This record gives sequence, C-alpha cells and structure tokens, in this order.
Amino acid sequence: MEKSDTQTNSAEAARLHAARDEFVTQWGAIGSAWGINRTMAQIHALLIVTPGPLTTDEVMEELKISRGNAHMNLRELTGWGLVRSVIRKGERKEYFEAEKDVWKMFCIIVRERKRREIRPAINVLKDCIDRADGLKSPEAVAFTAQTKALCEFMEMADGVLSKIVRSEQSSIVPWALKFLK
Amino acid sequence: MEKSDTQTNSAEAARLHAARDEFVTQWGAIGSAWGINRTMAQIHALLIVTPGPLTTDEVMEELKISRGNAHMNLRELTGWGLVRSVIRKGERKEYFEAEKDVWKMFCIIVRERKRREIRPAINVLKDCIDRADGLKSPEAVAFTAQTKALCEFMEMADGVLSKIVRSEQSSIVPWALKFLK
DNA sequence: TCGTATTTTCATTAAATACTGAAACTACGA
DNA sequence: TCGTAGTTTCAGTATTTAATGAAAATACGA
Repeated sequence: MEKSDTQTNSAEAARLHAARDEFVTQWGAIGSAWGINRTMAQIHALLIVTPGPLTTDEVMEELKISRGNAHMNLRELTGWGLVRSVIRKGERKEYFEAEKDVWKMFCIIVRERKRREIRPAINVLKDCIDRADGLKSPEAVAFTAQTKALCEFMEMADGVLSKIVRSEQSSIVPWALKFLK
Repeated sequence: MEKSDTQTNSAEAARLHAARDEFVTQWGAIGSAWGINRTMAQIHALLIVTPGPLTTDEVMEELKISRGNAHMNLRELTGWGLVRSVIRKGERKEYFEAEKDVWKMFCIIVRERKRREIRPAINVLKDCIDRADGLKSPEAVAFTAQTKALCEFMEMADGVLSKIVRSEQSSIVPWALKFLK
C-alpha cells in the first residue's frame, strides 16, 4: 500500500497544483475585466490560496515574471492593504502574505475605491454644479438638475458603503444583508 | 436694457458651455479610473447633460472625435442599455439619447456588471472548487476553504444586488437604504 | 432602378499601459 | 569598513487598447 499511497499523493498534489494554477490564471483574467492589471490580480490570487507567506523570488518563479514586475505589483497590493509584508527573524528576505478573510478584503477594497473613485467623482460634480450656479436658461436648469441628481446619488452611495464597511469585524453584516428586502 | 440682456445671456451661455465641457472632460477621466474607456464615458456624459437627442455628427463635432470612434462607442453604450437610438419621422439620421434617471442608470449598470463580471467570477470559482474536490492534503483543504469562502461571498453579493436592483421603479430603494444600519 | 445620405466595418496608426532586465541603492553581518 | 543578499528604480521594449479615416455596405426616396 505504500506505493499506492505515494502514487495517490503525487497525483493529488498534481491535481491541487492544477486547480491552483487555474485559479491564479482565471483570477488574472477576471481582474483584467474589472480594470485591474492582470499581474496584480494573479499575484493576489496566488497569495490568497497559498497558506504561508512568499518571497518576491517565489512569486517570480511561480508566475514566470520579472523581478521588477513582481516587486512593483507587490508594492501596489501592499499599498491597497490587501497584502502585508512579513519579516521573519534571522532572515533577510521580505515575505508577503495576503489578507485572507473575505469580508475584510471586501472592506478594504470598498474603502479604497470610495477614496480613489467615488470621492473624486463627487468633487467633480460639485465643481460643475458651482460653475453653473445661478444660470437661468432652461438648458442651464436642466444641467444643474442632472448634475445635482448624480451628485446626490453618489453621496448616498458613498454613505451607504461607509456604513456597510464600518463594522469591520466578522461577517455579521453579510449575514444581515441576506435579509435585506 | 436689451443690450445688457444680450450680453448677460451670451455670458451665461458661455458659462454653461464651460460647465458642460468640464463635466464631459472630467467624467471621461473618472471613467478611465473606473476602467471604462475615456471616449465612451465622455459620450455618455455629453448625452446625459444634453436635453435633446444628438446625432453621430453632433457627437463627433462636440468631442472632436472621428466617425468610427463615435459610432463604435455609441453602439457600445446602446449595448449596455444606457443610450437609446431615436428615429425622428421624416428624418434619415439616427439620434441618440441617454437614460437620464439616475436610479435607472444605476440599475442598468449593476445588472450588466453582474452579468459580465460577477457571474463569470463565480463560475471560475466553482470550477476551481470542483477541481480540488476530494483532495485531502492540508494545502488542498486550505485551498478549498478559501475558494469556497470567496465563492459564497460573491454569490451573496450577487443576490443582494439582484434584490436591490429588482425594484426598478422610482427611487424608493435609495431612500430606504438611507436607513440601513 | 438609381443616386445619395447615412451607417458600418476594419486595416492602419497612435496612444496608453505593462514588463523586462540591469544598474543603483540599501542595509545587514562579519 | 567591506562584501553581499536583497530591494528599488527606471530606460527601453513589448503588448494591449483605442482612434482614425476611408472604403464598403445599407437603406431610403425619387
């Protein structure tokens, strides 16, 4: 049975590796569709399904990418807060590990997108509303009405997201959300 | 007073035009940040703040873009359902107008993104879960746990969005959402 | 049916974005 | 202090994505 065991184990290891590769590859493709660069999404995927932390070299090897590319994208992921760097005592290399809690990941992404995308959009809208303030022509009135509606909507969305994301701890909120409506 | 009026009006028209231009330009930039191509976002912005429908030539003129570009992006926007084509009787040209109701816009965008982005992601996850099904090693168990958590989260999100978006009519839902938590 | 206004397509070109690889830099331990 | 493992930067290059403009196709009215 030892031999059979060995065979089984290596076959299983191969299957796991294939599944992991599939995940990393496909997640990269999905990332692209979401407007995130492919490599960044792949590194994130890799770190998510790897139990322990990885070094830059391991990431390079696994994804067959250059050092510069690996480095830059690891930094970017760290900037988002989706990846942490880990320093092991007695070792000089820097390790990286992903936040694995799905709800925390979601909160981080929402917060960052609020900051980077929703807030600037609201500012633009406010500025446009100011520029047309006081104009009386029918077109101006229509313009103001439209931009104000957009602005109010985005502020509402921003507020709702803030509230959802405020309760960082655990996944009570997604559970609660199941009963929404 | 006639002269003063004329002056005022043309000055006002200029201010409105400037505000509109600002909106269109900035909305294009925001679109880029959101992963939407700049021209498409600009055309959408233009149609949103233009009371009546526009022809391809008017869009080309306003944004200083080529016919092919205008055409392709108008088609894309139509494909999303954010823009409708209008045929005026007795005229051969095709006109385009945007959906202006902010809540409807939101519903359209959410539905499309669910279909184009969330659904495919869920399918990928399911496929990966299947591939690793039955594997017993600790790494395999961790992989499965992680992918399942992701999958469940996305299915939950998909469901919540469906419910939010189901009630198309009016803006009752955003009003209700104000009281969430 | 033909002539013309309009729409559509698409090969080519331009622009934006991402990646590589090597050099410069940093920081640690001997 | 020096040597070296490790990190960071960035000019150059490759890849991807978007835009142009002109030709082809379409559809309408005379």
